[in-house]
Amino acid sequence: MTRIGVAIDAPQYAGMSSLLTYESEQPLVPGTLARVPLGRREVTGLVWDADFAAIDAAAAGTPPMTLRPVIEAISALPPLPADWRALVEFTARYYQRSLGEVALAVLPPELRKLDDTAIAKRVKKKRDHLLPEAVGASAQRPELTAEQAAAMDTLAAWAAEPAPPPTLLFGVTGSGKTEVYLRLAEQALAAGKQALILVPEINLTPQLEQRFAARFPGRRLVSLHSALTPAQRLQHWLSAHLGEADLVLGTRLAIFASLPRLGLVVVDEEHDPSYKQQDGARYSARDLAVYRGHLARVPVLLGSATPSLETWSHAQTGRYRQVTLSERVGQGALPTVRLLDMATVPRAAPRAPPQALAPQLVAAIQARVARGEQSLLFLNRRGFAPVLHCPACTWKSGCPHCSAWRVFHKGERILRCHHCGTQEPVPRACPDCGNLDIEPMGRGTERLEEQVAELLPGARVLRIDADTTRAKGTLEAQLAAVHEGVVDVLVGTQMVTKGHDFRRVTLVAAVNPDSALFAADFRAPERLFALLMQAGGRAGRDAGIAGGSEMWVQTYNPGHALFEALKKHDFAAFATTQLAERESAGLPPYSHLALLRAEARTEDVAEAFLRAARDLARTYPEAADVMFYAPVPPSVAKVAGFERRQMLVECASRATLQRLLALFTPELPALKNAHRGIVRWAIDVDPLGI
DNA sequence: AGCACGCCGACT
DNA sequence: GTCGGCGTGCTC
Repeated sequence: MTRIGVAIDAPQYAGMSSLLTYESEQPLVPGTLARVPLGRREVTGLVWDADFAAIDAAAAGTPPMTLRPVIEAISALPPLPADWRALVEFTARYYQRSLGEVALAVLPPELRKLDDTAIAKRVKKKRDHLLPEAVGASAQRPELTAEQAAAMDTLAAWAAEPAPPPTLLFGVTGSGKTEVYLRLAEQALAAGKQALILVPEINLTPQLEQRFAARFPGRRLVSLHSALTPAQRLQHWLSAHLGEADLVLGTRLAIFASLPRLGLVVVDEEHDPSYKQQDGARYSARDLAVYRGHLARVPVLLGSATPSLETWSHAQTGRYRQVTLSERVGQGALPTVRLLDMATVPRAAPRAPPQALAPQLVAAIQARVARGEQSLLFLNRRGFAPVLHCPACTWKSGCPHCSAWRVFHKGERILRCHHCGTQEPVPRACPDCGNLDIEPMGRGTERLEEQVAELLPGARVLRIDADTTRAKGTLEAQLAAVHEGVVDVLVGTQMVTKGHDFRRVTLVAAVNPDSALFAADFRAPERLFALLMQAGGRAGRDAGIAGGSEMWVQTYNPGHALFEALKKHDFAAFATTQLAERESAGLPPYSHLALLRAEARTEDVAEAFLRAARDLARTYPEAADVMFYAPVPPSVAKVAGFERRQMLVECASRATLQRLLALFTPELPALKNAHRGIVRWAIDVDPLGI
């Protein structure tokens, strides 16, 4: 009998360390999956390197525990390798979660449900049915531009270094970043390595998958994202883990793919907020990609036209390297940016709400419809109107469970809360005063679509947002309609601004981007700039019609510095001013943040818990260099009947902040018990929004 | 997280 | 009289 340390998916609580000890007939190699008893249940855990000398020392004096035996080891699955375990260990430590929770959460869910014989079956199936090796015409490789060729020479030389630092590929939209990814992957594959390509959204995997599949006919390519069926996800994961897949393409969870021959990591659109997991272990897949590259001594390429300020400043200070692509491929041109001062646009009546689209913009779209070119209108708000109100009294369509408005969805005739999901039919009359004329306030994509159709009679208008694409396959069908040219005007949320290569779009308009200019969140300008640059990048991709392509911005703040930089397509200038502001305000990347969140039936309980956590943290000397802000409500304070509060923790030194978090977070489960009424709490390290 | 135990409201 | 509501506690 020998002792085995096993990582289990159970949240840490006072008195239970993250590794549990079991006994086993055979010694088991770290990285082996094992079925073990836990309470009255049987669960899957992962054998981990345990320091029994330290465990025994810590347990000295306490009566010895009788250990329960391992039920079975999953011998059919090769153990998870040491560098994978190192990545998981780092993630758990850095983001303050238990090892077992991270380790098991990032494995395909199917693995947990199956026993040794069932997994043996899946592994055998995987080995017997290798993905078909497409034998096809040798792949077509487009000629590189001089700029791309120079970038490739540089990147290839760097990739050959024994421990290359991460590289920012700073390239304007349409400059051919994907071609660079393809060439680097080609080199990695030629050297017998696997390449891992991360994209921000599931929507973008099919088109990229197609492009990679076409380029690498004889190679095995798998995707990894949460839209796969459980069985597919297991098969794809196995394909990577067994070293069979040459290319793994996926969303943030793919950063945890087990890759025995990893040779390259690419993070496309590295600035995208989707790389940050927003529940459970709140990891940043982009940051973990950098760490993984460091562990595996493998090149990491971060691609973006609008890098995150963190990445940009690392490139500026030389911590990361940088390669720049400043020209669009094939004579495509960046659109001319036109700022439309909405204060000068006449209204129907002096106090009437502003028009959806300024007359000049309508005329510009009309001209394009006449020429057979397409226009894309971007509005980041779903539904018909964000709120209904009664002009006779003060009633507004608030959510009874959340501090948010219920959104009016006209087509479905419902009011829906986008935070808790509750919905009800639109009332016929004001619930408070009985007035029959309740009115929508503000505008979402559904209303914009309707108004555009009225303003442009005869134009073929299509709306693409999360509501029109809920059913599987509709997004693909809608995008195909755009590509076929049976659409004149495309109305959509940010969903349509990412990645899609619309050849016939020559006008992009941001209908109402102002709200982000003055948001409380210090990252709002950075996000808006990226979104507008990305949206603008949809225009002028076809050389033949690119000359007259335009990006219109409807704003009440035409003099804002953000728009000035946008006009010149000058990310560097924007980043410089933003970084100066961050530095003087002591915000990232000049400081490091963690956010402690709490949720309770009442705000008093949530705030008391956060203050108690702060007092607890301050008992450690590390807290001397750490700033604790007062607990505040997030932008939506009440969700589904629970009050949320959050406390920002800030420190100039990442290491000090990490040390302090490691000291006091283990005490929070006990603190929660002492504060009756806390339903949930979480620590968000490097939060995106505050 | 699960899963049990435990102590108070509306049903066959 | 029970079925079951979810508060509380435990898991090597």
